Amino acid sequence: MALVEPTAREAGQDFIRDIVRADLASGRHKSVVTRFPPEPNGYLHIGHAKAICLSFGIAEEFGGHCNLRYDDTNPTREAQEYIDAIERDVHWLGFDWSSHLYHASDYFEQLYAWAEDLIRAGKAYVDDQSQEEMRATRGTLTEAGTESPYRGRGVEDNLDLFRRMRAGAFANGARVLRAKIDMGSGNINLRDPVLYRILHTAHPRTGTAWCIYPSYDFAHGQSDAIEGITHSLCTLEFEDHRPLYDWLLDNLPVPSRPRQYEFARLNLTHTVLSKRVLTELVRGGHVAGWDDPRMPTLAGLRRRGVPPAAIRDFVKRAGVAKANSIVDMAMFEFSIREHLNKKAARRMAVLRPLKVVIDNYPHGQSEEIEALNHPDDPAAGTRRLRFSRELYVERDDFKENPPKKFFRLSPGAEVRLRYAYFITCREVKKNEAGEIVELRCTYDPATKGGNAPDGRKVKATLHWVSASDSRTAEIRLYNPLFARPDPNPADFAAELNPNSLDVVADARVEPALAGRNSGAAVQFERQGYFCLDADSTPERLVFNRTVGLRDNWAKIAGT
RNA sequence: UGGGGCGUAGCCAAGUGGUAAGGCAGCGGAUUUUGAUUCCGCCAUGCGGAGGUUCGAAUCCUCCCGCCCCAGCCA
Repeated sequence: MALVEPTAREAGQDFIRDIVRADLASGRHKSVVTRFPPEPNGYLHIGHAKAICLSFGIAEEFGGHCNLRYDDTNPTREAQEYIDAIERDVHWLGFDWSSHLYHASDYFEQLYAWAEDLIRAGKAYVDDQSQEEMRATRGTLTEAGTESPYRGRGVEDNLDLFRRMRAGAFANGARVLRAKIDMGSGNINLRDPVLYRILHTAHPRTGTAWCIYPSYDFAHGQSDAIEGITHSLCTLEFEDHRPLYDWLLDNLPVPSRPRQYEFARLNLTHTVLSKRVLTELVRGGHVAGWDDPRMPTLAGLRRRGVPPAAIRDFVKRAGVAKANSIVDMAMFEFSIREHLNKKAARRMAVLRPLKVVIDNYPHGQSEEIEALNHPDDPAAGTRRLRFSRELYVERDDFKENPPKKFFRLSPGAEVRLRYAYFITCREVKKNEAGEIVELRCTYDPATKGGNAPDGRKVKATLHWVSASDSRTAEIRLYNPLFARPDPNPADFAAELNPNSLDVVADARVEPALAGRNSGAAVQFERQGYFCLDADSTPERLVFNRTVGLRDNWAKIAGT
């Protein structure tokens, strides 16, 4: 049997890791340096998680490091709120940049010096055309552009003008610095791209020191080079920018030579991963905020109760490739359940209570019942439940006229109450409106703990809660933000699922659920995984459903 | 007859000339004091299509079809 190198086995298998491996093997690089470069103009979402896991993951696997770098080249869009959120979310996801926190704005002075170098080399010029004129002369997808009348400007003029741009002599939009490449290129990014624009706007970090700011293209590759990035990983839409990325690095005296590689963004069914749309969902009040548990943001997923390890696992399962794809939400839910199943303590909670009275259980009596905290993990211990004459069970667990294959409670049927006794439904009580308000049942004292000495079996085990010894709680059930698997982002408002939030105000939960720490996940048996919401108080418990359990009965019943 | 990418099962995705991995979903079955979990089995004569090269093609060649990205002084 062939030996497999452990690190090689742990490292994912994808074309980018293949490249990294080959670069290390050939000696092109001795170590690996990557970077995650968000622009602080919004919250991170699960799409970013893919990029984070990729860049930080590769650095980890190959013994290098990954920088967190803010791509803060456009002060009109960025804010401190987003910077704080990004750092919190990357850490929460499980990654650490240690001392490698950088900003493109740290390099403004160097970038400016390189721009002057380009001018001196005759490879950049100041263009006086208006934005409209530039657009009109850029050409189209099928036609070449035409050269600017200022393209032939001399080096001294360009230098003088560029310095005056920096000094604040001109208004926004009056002039730009452009690279002199090829107005006839099939790649529009090479048609004399803008390198610097005038923006009389204060920057969160550099304040008013600058009134000209480098474009993404002029900042990104050089920032990579300054930081010694070896593999600069980004999404597919930047493929067209790579020739410009390379052109700048080839024409500037940069200290290292990074390479850019592109992969497909993550898309998920039933949601939208577009910063623009997510921002509008928040600003338009369609959700409660960036951390609304229905949001695909990391902040939303955290509040929802999704473990970061589940996100990492999901991203790994989805893979890294160049084909555009939309991953089924079911795959994400599988990862969430897999992680929660192992760790979550089991509890009982009745979402929609139906009162049950045990007629042959003495008035005023009650007893303690021991219940497992985790059936597959004895180390999780036990807890005590109080069993008494009046209980609550789930409304859905009773049917007066049970359909075929329904083996929960119905008139005359016997079921087990988890960890307690077998009970049999004897009578159904209704109100004037004909609604079922109470079940009268009998219990078999010989079945204490849930087993019948005579060996008789029961086809269902129900969760329950004592009427007197339970607490009411609010439980928030979440459904996909978008009902259709592939919502159109251009018309997202019309695509919103009106039933994405279902608030159950009067659930009853076992007392052990009070006073637990909010971070821990619990499984409400037979229902799903839940966590305490940030809105919860000792007086008013509020739970979020992270994800439901798989439900074969729903399939059989066709609901 | 602009440039750059991508097409392998319902959804992801390996595979790089030697006879289609794996996961999710689905479907059977076993176990089960959660209709959960766990376990077992099934699920592409087929790789966008048509030709060609070869003993042999998802992999190489030719032509065709489809989808995505690019015309910000956004990133």
